[in-house]
Amino acid sequence: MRDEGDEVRPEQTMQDRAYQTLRHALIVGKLPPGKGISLRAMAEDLDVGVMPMRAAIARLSAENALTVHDNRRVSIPEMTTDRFDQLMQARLLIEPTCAMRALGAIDEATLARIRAHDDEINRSYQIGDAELYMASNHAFHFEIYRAGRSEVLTHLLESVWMQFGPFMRTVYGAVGAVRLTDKHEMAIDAIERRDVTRLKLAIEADILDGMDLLGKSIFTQPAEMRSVSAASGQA
Amino acid sequence: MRDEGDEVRPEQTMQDRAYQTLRHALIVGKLPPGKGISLRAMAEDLDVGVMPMRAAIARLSAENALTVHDNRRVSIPEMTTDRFDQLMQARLLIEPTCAMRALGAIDEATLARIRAHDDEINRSYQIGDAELYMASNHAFHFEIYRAGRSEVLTHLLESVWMQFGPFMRTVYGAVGAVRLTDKHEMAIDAIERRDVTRLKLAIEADILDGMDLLGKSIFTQPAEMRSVSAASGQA
DNA sequence: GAGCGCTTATTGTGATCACAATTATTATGA
DNA sequence: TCATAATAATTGTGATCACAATAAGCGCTC
Repeated sequence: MRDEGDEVRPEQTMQDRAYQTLRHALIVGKLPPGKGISLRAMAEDLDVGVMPMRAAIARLSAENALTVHDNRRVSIPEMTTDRFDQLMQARLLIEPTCAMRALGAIDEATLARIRAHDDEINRSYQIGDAELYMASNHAFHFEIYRAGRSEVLTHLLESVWMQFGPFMRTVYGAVGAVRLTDKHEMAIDAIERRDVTRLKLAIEADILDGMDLLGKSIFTQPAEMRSVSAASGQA
Repeated sequence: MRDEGDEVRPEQTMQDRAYQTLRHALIVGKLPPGKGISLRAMAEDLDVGVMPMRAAIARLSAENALTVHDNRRVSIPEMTTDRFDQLMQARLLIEPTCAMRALGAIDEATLARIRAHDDEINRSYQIGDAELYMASNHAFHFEIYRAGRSEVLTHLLESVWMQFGPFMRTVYGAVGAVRLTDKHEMAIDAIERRDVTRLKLAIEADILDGMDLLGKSIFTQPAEMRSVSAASGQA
């Protein structure tokens, strides 16, 4: 049985709307690390009821994108060298695999969108728009990964990205202007040539570039615990 | 098990209790894939209010441990070859790394607990207790991983394990009795000798063994209807 | 006996209120 | 002036009710 108007199914609920809004804010780093997230206050800010906001916060907390303290209070996660280490390790492990799994499913239309995202990244550099960079960079990567329909793996990656979004945004001003050799174009080139090995290397290199840049700026923290290298072993 | 230590801080809330209960049921595979999870019905079963159960279900759903359909209805995830592929891929990527990160932090007391879990696994084989096997196997692995305090990575792994728990339990009857060369003892041996490479190999081999066993049972018919039977003959 | 329309039951979503605990603020003391 | 106690505001947790949408039963007709 079917309905003529298909607005029945994808009718977005309030909690979905609240979730998407907060999630996007995390990804582009609109909220600073350590900032407290209050139920009623945030509900007021996003102009949404308390119940949807409660569901949204619970969901983000379950995805490790928000930190819940012993007080049952919630806040934007603070970055530590150890957490940064694990997040980048997770990226290095999962993202190349995701990209390789997706390569065969990237058609011309998808590739066009990937290029468009990369153009947006370049534009963000020129105009110095940090949030645009964050959003476009996320879109670029997940346009690739999502093409492979690897729901399980991409879900893990979404969690990882939301966790370092706020921190990454705070250090954008210090390192964001610097641009190394573009690994994104290398990835696009690999996709065009259907070269899985090169695509894997491009993704790895892109992550390592980011690690190298962001890793340095972590030493501003009260760094009593600092493990030197970000990722130890590499397969 | 654990008793009340300092009840001031970690005073468990109702939603935590509901979450832990459901989570344990998923890990040991007490609930069959495809089974619908209703809010009020499950709240009645676990003898808990509707609000805590709603929070628990939302949390598990966010961790991909429960499937939420377009009807907004929730059920135990069904296994497919593609999902199984991704889950085992995630294990192979993350778990060896987690074990290596933890090795240096495994003291004698932790090692004793690891051995105890392995003994429980062996006991579960003898008495044919599937749920005991599932619980002990989970405890064995995460006793290792958690020693490294890699909260980010272990959180990802917990999500992965909950996703294949129900499916793994259904095929236990068919393949559970079989025991290959024990990779757990190999892992314990590697820990004793502080051999990171050997530990990594042991974990990898253990996962591959499980994949080999479980993977076969997936290659049955387009198995939408076969997900129920637990102890059926295997070709 | 199988398909169809109606009624009933159950579902998830959301709002609203109550409560205890914690935090912030103010008043009061030396 | 500064520490301290009392008060007020804000927090998360949980219960209860309302509502629309969907699923399940059930009687009916052909």
